[in-house]
Amino acid sequence: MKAYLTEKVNAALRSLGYAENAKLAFEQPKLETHGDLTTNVAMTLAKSVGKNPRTIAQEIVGALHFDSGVITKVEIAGPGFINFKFADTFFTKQTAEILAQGEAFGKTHSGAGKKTQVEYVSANPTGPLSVGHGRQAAIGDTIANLLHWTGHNVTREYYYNNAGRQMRILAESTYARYQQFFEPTFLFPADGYQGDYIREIAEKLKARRGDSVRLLPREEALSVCKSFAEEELFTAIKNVLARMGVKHDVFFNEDSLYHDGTIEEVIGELRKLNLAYDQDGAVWFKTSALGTDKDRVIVKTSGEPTYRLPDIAYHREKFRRGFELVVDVFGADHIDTIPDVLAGVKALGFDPGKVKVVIHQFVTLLRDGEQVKMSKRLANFVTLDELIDEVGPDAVRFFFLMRSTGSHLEFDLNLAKEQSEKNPVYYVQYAHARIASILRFAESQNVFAEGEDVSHINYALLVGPSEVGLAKLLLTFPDTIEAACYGYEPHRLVTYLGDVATAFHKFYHDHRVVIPEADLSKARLALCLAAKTVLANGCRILGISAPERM
RNA sequence: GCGCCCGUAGCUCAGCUGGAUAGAGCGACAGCCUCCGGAGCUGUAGGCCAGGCGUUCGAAUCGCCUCGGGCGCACCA
Repeated sequence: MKAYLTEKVNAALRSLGYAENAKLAFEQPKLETHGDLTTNVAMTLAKSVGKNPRTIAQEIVGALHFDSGVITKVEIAGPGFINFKFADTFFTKQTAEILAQGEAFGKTHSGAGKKTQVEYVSANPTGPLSVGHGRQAAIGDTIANLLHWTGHNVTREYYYNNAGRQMRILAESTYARYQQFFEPTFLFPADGYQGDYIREIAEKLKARRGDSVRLLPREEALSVCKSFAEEELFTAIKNVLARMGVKHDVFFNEDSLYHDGTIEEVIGELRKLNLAYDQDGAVWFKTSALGTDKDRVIVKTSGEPTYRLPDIAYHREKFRRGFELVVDVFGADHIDTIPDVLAGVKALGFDPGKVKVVIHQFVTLLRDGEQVKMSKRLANFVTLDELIDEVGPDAVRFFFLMRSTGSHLEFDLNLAKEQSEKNPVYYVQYAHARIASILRFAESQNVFAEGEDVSHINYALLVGPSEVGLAKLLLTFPDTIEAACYGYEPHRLVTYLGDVATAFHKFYHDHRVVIPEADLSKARLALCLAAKTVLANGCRILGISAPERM
């Protein structure tokens, strides 16, 4: 519809000699009385042309030639908007297109097979995933889905580190808990992980290995504890992600960057560029030369690198592996590391513009109107597993995606659990189930069956405002996907699906679908099926179920 | 103190690259089922878009400042 008008209006602008200065853009007016599409060219031209915007609009409208079967009304309104109204049948007829594409409706090719990586979760295996990781998993996975739907070639990746200080603490904590089974006074490390899960892992270790680990030399025992705990925790992490429908293609181990010499290479390159230097026994990254406030240590005096170095090396690997677009989904606590990593990427000769960082804010849980206090130190934080146990995977994903990533998310447990009209998840799913029920009823009456030939349906019979309105909204599904995708804003799809559900319920309330007039009935059933298609496809992208019954 | 995010209805939040009269859900109040799913629909009330200054035909949206809340500011990740 935009393409059609762009051509027509451009022709008019050319004939008036305005084409040079015109920036032609269309948008959908908020009010229905303002038509289906509107343009403000006349207003933007006013200054350079030196005429009143309304006069210019008059001239443009006078020079327009269009098909009256497509556009039924053109009018000038307000300060100089030109509003276009399309024929109702222009929309309803395209319902056929939705049915023809079915499960593929909404897919576009704008990504052109671009090799794309989305990195998300990336939690080290030192404990169970938190609700914050859950939000990240939902956001990252949905962004990956959106990129897939717009034709990108997507790799979902999880980056982790099973070496270093944190894993050492994990090993020591596990070892101490294990020892305490035999020797209750065994000292627990001061900075150890307090959570009960450590005790559970130790108990499993004891069940598997008895007291044999005690008899090993300390370092060897720690090594056993580390790999045992790591495996247990990683299994748990993968399981909980699977419960949310999240599955990564690649688990990238930071350790590989050391083994294959990448880390050394990066330091070497930075030195060559005069961006790394030694001071006080450490190696520094000269970020001040790249526009940040101060230099940062990349290799500690102990010889161990700080996280910045492997992060830069990892991003270099991303580019070397041929990714043309790299999406990093991080929690708000990682904000400060990003400029350094991007500076490093740039220094190494890659384009940081190809890296899109999506930052999400934190999650607060609300129970009975009270904030659930969580502290990682103490054992009283709610894990992602527990959250899914309590409210179910669909509600978890939906709630995590409901708000824009930049906003803090208040997760109301009571609401998420409630199986009623108050719960926004059910509102969308109910619309889908309701349509499924109608289609079942129609089939039982031998009026219409899913999959039957729909090529002869007369969509022009759909004339009611709620019928046309629904058709119009369904047709914007591909646009919504593109907007949500390229803005990295999954919540826009959530909002849209809520709107589709509302439009459907309104339509259903206004019109009886299964009726004696066969032609009209079939047209309405086709519209129902189109709505069901959009809801199902949208839910698939969000990673929630679209039930036939509920 | 410095950096990033946020401030919109009683509550939780939308508001697309600046556009016409500011939107939804929940909560409150009032209505709608002899008929395909009432987990639905319709209506009413509720706003100095935190505040100020600026940019322009036009600002919730862009810029600067102030206030208020969150998160960071390690040779932790």
